[in-house]
Amino acid sequence: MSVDPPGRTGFQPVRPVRAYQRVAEQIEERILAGHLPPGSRLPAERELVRQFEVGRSTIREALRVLQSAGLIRSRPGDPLGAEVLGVSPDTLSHALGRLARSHLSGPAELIQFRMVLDAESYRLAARLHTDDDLRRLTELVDRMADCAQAAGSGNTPPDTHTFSQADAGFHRVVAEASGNALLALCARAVHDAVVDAIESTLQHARDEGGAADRMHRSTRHHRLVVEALGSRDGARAARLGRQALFDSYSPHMSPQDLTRLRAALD
Amino acid sequence: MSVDPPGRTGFQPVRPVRAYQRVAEQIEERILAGHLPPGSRLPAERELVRQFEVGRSTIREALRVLQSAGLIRSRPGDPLGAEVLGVSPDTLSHALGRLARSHLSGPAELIQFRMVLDAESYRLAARLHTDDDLRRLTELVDRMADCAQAAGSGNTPPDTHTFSQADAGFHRVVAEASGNALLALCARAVHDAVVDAIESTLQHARDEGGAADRMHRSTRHHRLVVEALGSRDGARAARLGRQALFDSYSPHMSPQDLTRLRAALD
DNA sequence: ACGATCAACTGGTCTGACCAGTCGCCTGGT
DNA sequence: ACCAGGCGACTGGTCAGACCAGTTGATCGT
Repeated sequence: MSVDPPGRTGFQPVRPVRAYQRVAEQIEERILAGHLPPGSRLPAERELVRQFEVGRSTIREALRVLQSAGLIRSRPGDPLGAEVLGVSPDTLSHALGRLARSHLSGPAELIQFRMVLDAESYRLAARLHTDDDLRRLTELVDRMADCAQAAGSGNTPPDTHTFSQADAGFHRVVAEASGNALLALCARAVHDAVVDAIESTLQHARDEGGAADRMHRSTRHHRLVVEALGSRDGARAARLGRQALFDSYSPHMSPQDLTRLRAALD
Repeated sequence: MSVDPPGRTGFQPVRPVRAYQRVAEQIEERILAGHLPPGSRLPAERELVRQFEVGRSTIREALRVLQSAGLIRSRPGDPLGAEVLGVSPDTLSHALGRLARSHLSGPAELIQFRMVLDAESYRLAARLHTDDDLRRLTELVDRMADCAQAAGSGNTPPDTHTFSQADAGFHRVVAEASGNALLALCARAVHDAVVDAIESTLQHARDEGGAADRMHRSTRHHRLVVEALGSRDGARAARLGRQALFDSYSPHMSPQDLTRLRAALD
């Protein structure tokens, strides 16, 4: 047993806890603990009013908090009540997006962060992937190549949808192969934040003509990554990931940001 | 001009935008754009009701959303209205914490993620730090050494408070030196999540006697990191960061987790 | 000059109401 | 027998008005 020295009693300032907070906490706890799995439904608001014994405004404010955290979604008229969504990386993206917009950081940090996360995902995947992972990745790159080929021929509009779906699938498989879901989720969140924050601000010179070109370059990059993964060369895979991001964003960066970005290159 | 192919008209499903959403968006925009700087005040709720021409519940739900995003804080009875906090990293921590609690296969992922983030912070700091950064880091390590020394002598209770404060300061300076606040914030958030998730679960064998020992080891580690930073050896600094985490947690890991942790070692 | 008091606020909560959707059932026509 | 249409009985979204407890600053009595 240790005795508190005088003046350091360890007492915590007690702050009032609002009713809506405790409601939100109880529900969030249920969701995070795995009761109330994704897809399940919350009781109707008026039913929650009875169960929690609070007013409807309190219930509604609690639900607003949960909704803004991305844990639930509600739709007017739905007789089943609000839908539980589980935890998604969207909130993380939003938080990152706000941070990137604020003075606390900037778009270059976001890119740099992506370089780190992507590279490390690749590195882990290179060491831990299975043959099946590699087969699926090859398949996805082939599909991307087909897409890019068709887009390059010019007689059909570029099917960006299929392409980006294959691209997303590629990164999903890499994530699985890396064995670290958290890393992958963060990478995705940062990716989304980058797309939101940068692509909208920067004058994106992606005319229809450039689409096929971007597809080709992206396909080539992914092909190289698969090769590096196949030879279990983690360092090379990581370098590829970093370099690709650097190449695609460096034209838009200020000289100062460029220096900092370069520091993350290898 | 390109013509939409039949069946792919590019129309977006239009979903109704709630009143509270538009209120929240308007206020968030003002905050993020720099009007309404941190420390400034929002009008009182009843005043916002007049300005936005909506009911008070709508205003309150909007404020709840902003509050749960950490952008504002309100206190009952405050005649100045809600306080603008600006963008804070707390939301990021919460989002990461939720992610960690739900999509996690085990504590190993969390540790692995920390290994990556810490290592990359060190690597960047090694390349970008200034002489002043290095001086401050040396100072902090000296303070840690003093603490560890005093705790080792045994005639006073170990001053864990001062020690952990110096430790936190160390990581803050590294974060500044790395030039990437985002990386540091995530590392911090994951650190907190680790403390929450692991230390409570694992039987933490940190009796009073072990405190001095842990302090000594931690001091030695930080000293080595400072050396690596000083010689601008990014790779070595990164390796040190990874290894330290691996060493401190590997005794508690299952053989399978160990394999995966080892994959992130270098 | 100073401390107690009080009135005018604040945000937090509750109640009750209305609206526009949504869904299930039930009925009427075929 | 079947299906379309309509009719309720719900849902969540919004509003209005009230009360409470807490904060604050001016006011008043000493």
